[in-house]
Amino acid sequence: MTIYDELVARGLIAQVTDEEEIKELINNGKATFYIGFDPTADSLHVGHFMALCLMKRLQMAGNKPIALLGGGTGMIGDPSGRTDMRPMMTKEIINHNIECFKKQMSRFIDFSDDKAIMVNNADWLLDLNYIDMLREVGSYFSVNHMLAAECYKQRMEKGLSFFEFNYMIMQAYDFYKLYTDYGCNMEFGGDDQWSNMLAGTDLIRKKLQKNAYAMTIKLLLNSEGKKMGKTQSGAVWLDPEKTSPFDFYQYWRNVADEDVIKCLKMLTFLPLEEIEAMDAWEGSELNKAKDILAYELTNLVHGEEEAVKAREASKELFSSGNAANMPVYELKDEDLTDGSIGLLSLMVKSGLASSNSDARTNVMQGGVSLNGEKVTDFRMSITRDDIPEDGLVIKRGKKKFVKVV
RNA sequence: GGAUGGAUUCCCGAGUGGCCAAAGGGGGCAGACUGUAAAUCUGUUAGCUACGCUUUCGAAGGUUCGAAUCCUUCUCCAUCCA
Repeated sequence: MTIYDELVARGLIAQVTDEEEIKELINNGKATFYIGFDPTADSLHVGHFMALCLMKRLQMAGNKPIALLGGGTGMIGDPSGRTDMRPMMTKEIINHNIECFKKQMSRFIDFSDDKAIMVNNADWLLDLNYIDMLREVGSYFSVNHMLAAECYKQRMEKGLSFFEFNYMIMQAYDFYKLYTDYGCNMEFGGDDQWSNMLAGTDLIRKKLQKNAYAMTIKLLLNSEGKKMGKTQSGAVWLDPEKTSPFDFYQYWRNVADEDVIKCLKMLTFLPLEEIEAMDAWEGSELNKAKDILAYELTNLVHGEEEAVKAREASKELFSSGNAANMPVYELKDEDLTDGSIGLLSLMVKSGLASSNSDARTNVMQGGVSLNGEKVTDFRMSITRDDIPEDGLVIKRGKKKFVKVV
């Protein structure tokens, strides 16, 4: 199976500019392609992970990836598909985020021996001269045409600043620059980037009379049409400090039935035949597929050791309700008043509840237990003597646990 | 720059002087059921040292015994006109 066919079979490809040409390029390892990453946070998330996987797949097929860090475009912020403006970030934050991105990326992509390169568009965007830019690049853009772009649709209703409107031009210029300086002939990105990417191929055609190509990856949506990798408390991060391997594992362990196969196809490197076989599983059997998904992804992101730990912790917790590898909160002396601490404040301190009221509600509704015993009195307090040698497991609801030592 | 409309809790959205910590929906959380799924049903959803108290209806002042609601100034947003 060619790499292109595999991408199709995995349901990764959303739109392409010229299917035949792109097949020819990537199947034969002739593509030098780039994917842009704007440093909007201090860690990559699941959306980026998909892009990195795609990079890896293509790199394995002999193509050369360029990871473009948006040190320049991050100064503006992509308005595509958004309802309001992104908060403007300071240069310091952007640079910090870029450093974080770099570290995480090198874990997935092999940057040795020029097999892949990493560039930062701040290097060319920040020094641009406004008038020169308008003359050399701006003249090729039609405002009418830009406004018709799908990605601005939502913003046409809520308002779009000139500042953000320029994002598309910046991204197009990136592609042009990479084409001339690095021989980059293809751009990949999320499907929401389509308009911006076309702006790039158009610019290259108009300025150089050369063809460049673009392809978008399907966004990872769940069966309800929402972006995956988001929880109530925010994104699912790849940084273990921000989303623990255990939580990461649990996120995937809990995906909806309808989404398991899709996630396996799009995110893992398991052979397609294996995934097809799982497609036949039904009912509670699907739980096995979820376990595989969770394990595979945790392994890819955090390594085998962490993946095993997360899997073990989950199994123990959901079967026996006690585990070695669960999140641990260490009780400190300053937490104690006269040798004891209220259960409610302990729950808050250990991150199980957002406030005392929240914790109290949970206790009153019968959702809290200590080492397997349901708590009925929210006024109870805990002393060091109440904590056994191997720790005290506080459980809130079915899926949240902390061990206090 | 001018005219008009608007800003309410996590989100949408009611509320035009006390009965308002603020209807309804969504989302979240918890309980039942289950497969750590979905659907459904129930409860809950500002905070606290909790039959009470404190903070909250864009911001700051003011009127009033009493303000999300009335007045003044300011900020931001949308639409139309330039």
